[in-house]
Amino acid sequence: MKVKPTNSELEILQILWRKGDSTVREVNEELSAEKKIEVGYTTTLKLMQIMTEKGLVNRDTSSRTHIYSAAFTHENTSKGILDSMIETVFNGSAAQLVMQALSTKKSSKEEIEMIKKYLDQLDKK
Amino acid sequence: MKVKPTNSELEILQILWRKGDSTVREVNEELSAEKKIEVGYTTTLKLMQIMTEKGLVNRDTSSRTHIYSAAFTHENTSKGILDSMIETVFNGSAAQLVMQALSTKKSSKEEIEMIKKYLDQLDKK
DNA sequence: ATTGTATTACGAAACAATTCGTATTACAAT
DNA sequence: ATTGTAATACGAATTGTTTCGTAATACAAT
Repeated sequence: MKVKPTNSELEILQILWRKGDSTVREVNEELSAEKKIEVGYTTTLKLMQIMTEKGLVNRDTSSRTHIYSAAFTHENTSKGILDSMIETVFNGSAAQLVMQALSTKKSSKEEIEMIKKYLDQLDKK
Repeated sequence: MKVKPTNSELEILQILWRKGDSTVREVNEELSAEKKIEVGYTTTLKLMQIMTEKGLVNRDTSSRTHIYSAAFTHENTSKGILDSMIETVFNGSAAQLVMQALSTKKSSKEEIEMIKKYLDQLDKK
């Protein structure tokens, strides 16, 4: 089962992950707030309906106002995206991607320490 | 100047990076070999023409058979893609992406050491 | 029951990405 | 010069994504 949301779909998933299960209206308002431009309600609705078809979200239709939830965890989804990126862009080398990522964005000392700890842990296995 | 190749475009760029400047035929053959299904010559040609318009590749038209070259380095391009991914998927935290990437793909001891060294270096600044 | 409001459903338009068939052109071999 | 071959150019069909207008529906308030 491959999970490969489009960009717009990802934006909606982000909201569901952060805010938890939500109605279309809630998602739409959050989306508009983030983008700082009003998004049509039916636009968001349609997207979420499509996502339902694709199995990216689940919905509870028991009451009039449907409640949507992400079908996959953030971890799960980002893993999938990362995987394909490592494959297609970095020729299968996660290390390559990691170093590139580190050079790209300045990370704080704390973050770097965290990563080191993580590596030590990884080493022991 | 933002560089954001589509998936198919990225496949072609990979080939140009790996093989160096190439003709459409060369790229097309490599592409077909990689995908293990024959890709139409004109399909590849069209893509590369579009990429020329977009400025993703440069072409030398001085001889009959045009020679194409990547307009941006691998590093440059992957940086752009990574950046947007960190932003949209990992909420701006490179560290988050890094750890996820490391958990996703098993990296060799050598790779882990390499990353550690890199981090140490980074620390000193 | 009627009306108003908020919701979902449907469909289509606009746009971008992908693929490929056909036409045109350039060159080489004769 | 004519012909064959391999290249580029062009345009169109197909598919996927994004957006939104309109219709249908459900519920609440009266």
